[in-house]
Amino acid sequence: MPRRSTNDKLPILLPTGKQEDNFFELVHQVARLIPKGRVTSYGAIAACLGAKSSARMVGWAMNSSHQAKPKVPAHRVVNRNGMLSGKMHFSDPNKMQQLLEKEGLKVENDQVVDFPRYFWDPATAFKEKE
DNA sequence: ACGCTGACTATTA
DNA sequence: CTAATAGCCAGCG
Repeated sequence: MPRRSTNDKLPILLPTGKQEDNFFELVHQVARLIPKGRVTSYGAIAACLGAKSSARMVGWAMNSSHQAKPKVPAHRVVNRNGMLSGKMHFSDPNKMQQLLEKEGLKVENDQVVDFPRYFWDPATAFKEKE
């Protein structure tokens, strides 16, 4: 478990105020915020947390998401190419694609079709738009 | 304690 | 256009 993220403090989230050893939590929470039928990338989440350079840590955190109490839609998190890079880490490699398709997404060759169209930026959740 | 690995990304050739 | 390289940082041998 990481006790702290990397650099910068987190610009947002954690109503509780905790943020140091919550790197996993942050990633998990952001992941849960992903609307059904949408996907995001590791880098987007990392950037949202202020560690855009450490997208790997996000993926690493996702690995812990399996045991997270509330369900974490890890299947909605793909890499920058829209590829289901983490599919092999699921209970069943096919499960990720099946889940995505069930949510209305199209997946071909382990890649989300029209990815930019379904891409959801976590910052949107905090932006609140105007 | 040192080095390799990895659910990534951006840059350079 | 695609391919290789460098950052990134915690976990594990």
